Amino acid sequence: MTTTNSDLPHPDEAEITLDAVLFALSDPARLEIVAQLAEGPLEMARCHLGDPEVPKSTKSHLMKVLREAGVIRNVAQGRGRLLSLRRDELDRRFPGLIGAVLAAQAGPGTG
Amino acid sequence: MTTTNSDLPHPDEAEITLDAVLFALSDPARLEIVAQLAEGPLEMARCHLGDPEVPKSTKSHLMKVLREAGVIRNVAQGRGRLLSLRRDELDRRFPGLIGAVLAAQAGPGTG
DNA sequence: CCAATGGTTCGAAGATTGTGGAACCTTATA
DNA sequence: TATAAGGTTCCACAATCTTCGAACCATTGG
Repeated sequence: MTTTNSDLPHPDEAEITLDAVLFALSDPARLEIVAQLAEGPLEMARCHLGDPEVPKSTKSHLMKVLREAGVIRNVAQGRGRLLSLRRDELDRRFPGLIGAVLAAQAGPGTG
Repeated sequence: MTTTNSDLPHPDEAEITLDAVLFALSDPARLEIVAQLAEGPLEMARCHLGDPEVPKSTKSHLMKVLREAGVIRNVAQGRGRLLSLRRDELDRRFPGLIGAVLAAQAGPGTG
C-alpha cells in the first residue's frame, strides 16, 4: 500500500477558527515549522527545529496543536508522516493572513 | 491639565514581537476590542465586551495584554482612559497582518 | 517472526494565563 | 474636603498549556 490508515483528525476548512490559528502561530517553534512547510510538504523526520534536542513527544505535540488548529496536515507516509501547510484552505478562509504572518516572521528586523 | 502623568508602559515599535501580537489577538474578547478600536480611538468606559458582566479588573487585564503586546495604546484622559489601536506602527512592522486579521474576524462566515 | 525506525498517546509535573474581589490611585464635581 | 467615577494593581485560585518520559502502534527490512 502506498497510502495507509492510522489517520489523525483534521478540522474541515469551515471549522477552522481564527482564534485557534492565531494561537497556533503565536509560538516561535510552531511558527518555525510553518515557515518550513511554506516552502513545500516535508517529512516529519526532515523537519528540524531550532533546538535539535527536543524529544519526539514534544515535537509531536507541536504538530498536534498546528494540526488541530487546521494549520497543517499530517498524513501517514511509509513508516513516517508527511506534513504540509493547508495554504489554499487558509487563504480562502482568511485571505492574506498566512502571507502576512510568513512575511513578518521572515523579516522581523529593524526595517 | 489636559494630559496627565500616571502613564502605563508601552513597548517601542521596534520591540513589538510577532509572537506576542498573535497571542494577544488569539482571544475572542481581545479581538473584539481590537475590532472596535479599528474604527477609531475609544474611551475605555465606552468599550463594551460581549459579556457586560465582566468585572473591571478582568477588563483591565485584557487591555494590559493588548498594551504589553504593543497592539493598543492606553493613555489617561480625564478620569478615564483613552484606548487606540497602534495601527500605523503595526502596519509598518507587520505589513498586512492587522488588516488580514480584522477582515477575517469581520467575516468568519461560511464564505 | 523479530528488531529497528518514526510517531502518537498517556500521564504527571511545572509554567503560564485567566478570573475576580479588595484595596488603592487619580480626576472631576459638589 | 468629601464623594463618586473610572481604572490599575495585588493576590489567590482556577484553568489551560507545555514538557517529556514511558508505553504503545504502524511500517519496513532482515
